[in-house]
Order: sequence, then C-alpha cells, then structure tokens
Amino acid sequence: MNSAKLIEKVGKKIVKLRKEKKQSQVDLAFLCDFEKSNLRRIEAGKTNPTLATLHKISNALEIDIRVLFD
Amino acid sequence: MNSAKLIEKVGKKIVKLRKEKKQSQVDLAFLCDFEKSNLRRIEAGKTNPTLATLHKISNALEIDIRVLFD
DNA sequence: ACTATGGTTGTCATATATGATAACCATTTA
DNA sequence: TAAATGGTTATCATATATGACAACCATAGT
Repeated sequence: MNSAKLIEKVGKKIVKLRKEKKQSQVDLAFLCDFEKSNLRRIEAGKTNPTLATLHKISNALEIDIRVLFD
Repeated sequence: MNSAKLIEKVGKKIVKLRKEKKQSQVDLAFLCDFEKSNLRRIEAGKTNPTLATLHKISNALEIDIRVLFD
C-alpha cells in the first residue's frame, strides 16, 4: 500500500471512530485543540498528518494510536 | 503522555528496530528514499514526522506501522 | 421563513518537516 | 598514518501541515 492510500484509510478510520462516539467535527476538533478545517482535511485524506496531530486525535477519541491503523 | 514524549519514544523504537536488522542510518535512509539527516532527526526525536514518513520507515523495516508504537 | 448544526470548500499566513549538502567526530581496519 | 564507515550537527531552500478565517450547502427543528 502506498502512503496516499494509508492516509486515506486513517482518515476514514477517524471518521468512523468519531461517529461511534457521536461527536461532530466541531466537537472533535475542539478536543484536539485545532481547527475544524484541519480535521476535515485529515478525515478526507487531503493532508499528510504529523505524528503529533495523530496523537492529539487518538487522545481526543480516547483510543490507542495504533487503533487508527487497524 | 505528551506528543514530544511520544515522538521521542518512536524515535528510539526506530533505532532499536534498525539495529536489530543490523542496518546503518545510511542503509535505512536509502531504503526509505530520504536523507540520512532526516532519519537522524527522527531517531533523535528532534522532529515531528509525518504519517507518510513513518510509513516509509515501517516499510523499510518490514514491520507493521503499529509496531512503532509498541 | 428563520435558526441552529454539521459538514464542505477555499484562501492566505505561518510554522515546520524534509531535501540537499557539508563538515566534523569516533571507531575500525588496512 | 590513512581510509572507510557510522554517526552527529549545522545550514539554507523548498514543500507542505496547520492556523486562522470566511463563506457556503444541506438538513432538522421552531
């Protein structure tokens, strides 16, 4: 799998986990302490997130970061 | 754990896995197709790597990306 | 119709990851 | 001594992630 595919998959996983927690993009972005436009770009696989960003997201979702790669 | 600590931990894990494979920084950076200075920065936890970069590294080490977070 | 909410898209500025390169140190080996 | 190798550090340019906004669309509810 190439990086672009992985980035897309992680984005979709974030959407899935977020919806399971019944959170909006606004909610999650707030918990992550960054812009909702940024979260949107990540969920859509339009950007190549940094480790720190993935870490913030997994913390906000209350999951282990590895779950993003399941 | 904060992001800085996680970044450091991942860097140390990369060093560990690389040495287990008896590879030099030069070897691994070549396999990852990026600069050894970049690999060095990541291993030392001096930079906040992107998902694509971590993906390249896990591919080069022939491991699942999740292993970097064990 | 209007209001609120969630989501989408776009733009511009800023911060920083990475590319590219060079110089240097320590160790090993010829 | 010298050469080779692995590692470390530094610098500058470039690409891009993110911040900070704003505007818009769709839907639900009043």
